[in-house]
Amino acid sequence: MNLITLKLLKESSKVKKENISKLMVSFSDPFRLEIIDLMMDGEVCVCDIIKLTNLSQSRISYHIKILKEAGLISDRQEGRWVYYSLNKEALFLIKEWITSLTDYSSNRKRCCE
Amino acid sequence: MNLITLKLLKESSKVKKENISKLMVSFSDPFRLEIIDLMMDGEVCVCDIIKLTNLSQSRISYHIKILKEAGLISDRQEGRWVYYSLNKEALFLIKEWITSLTDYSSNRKRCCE
DNA sequence: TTTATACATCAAAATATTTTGATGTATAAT
DNA sequence: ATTATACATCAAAATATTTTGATGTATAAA
Repeated sequence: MNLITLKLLKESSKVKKENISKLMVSFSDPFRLEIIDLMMDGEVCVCDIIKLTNLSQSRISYHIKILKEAGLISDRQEGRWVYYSLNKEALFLIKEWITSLTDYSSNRKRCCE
Repeated sequence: MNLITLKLLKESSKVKKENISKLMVSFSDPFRLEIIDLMMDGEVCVCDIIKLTNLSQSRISYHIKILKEAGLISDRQEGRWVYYSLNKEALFLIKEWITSLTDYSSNRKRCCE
């Protein structure tokens, strides 16, 4: 991996920095992690989440909103129900970012004095 | 992938949930992302971060502490300086978790009524 | 042995996020 | 038409995080 490629890689990852930041914020709450966990089994409605977590409806709606605005979940309305599911695109974006951290970070030692 | 394996996988990831949550919190601040970004080039001391970001020393120390307590960075003291670097183990842990989300999450449709 | 440097820690203030309970909107059942 | 259900939104309160400026500790230079 040469310096130019590395530079380009870092620039392109800079473009996504806001996205990454929002996605990370959306992952940073334990209740949101719970909700994400539930979505691993497929679509869920708010009513499912209420039953499975005992959180209040407005509390769930609030967290859903954070997840949605981060682009982490998608919604689909059908009648009175809204079904939410994980957005794999977003997951791949994060995975890519983490991968760039593991793959392109240097082990160079620093020495002041 | 059978149900038992899937169950085991979910349980084991449950064990790590606190870790994951802390790591995600540590990623959820834009200044910490900046600091992480700097560490991609190798070890840095707090004095480096001060020069490169214009954040105050105590502010940096605070964020460093969060990153350290999440297990995301390691430190090495040498004389008056403390050198910080990314902890790749932790990065792999997150990558693994994200991978489990992308790989083992279902696309099943939900239908109330 | 005084002084400077690098960094940590602390308490108070500033700011941001989360929770709650009430109200609003849409859909659909009666 | 009226009522019930599913969910969103809002403003206030509760809570958590972040920032600031001061002080503390260790190392090392003068």
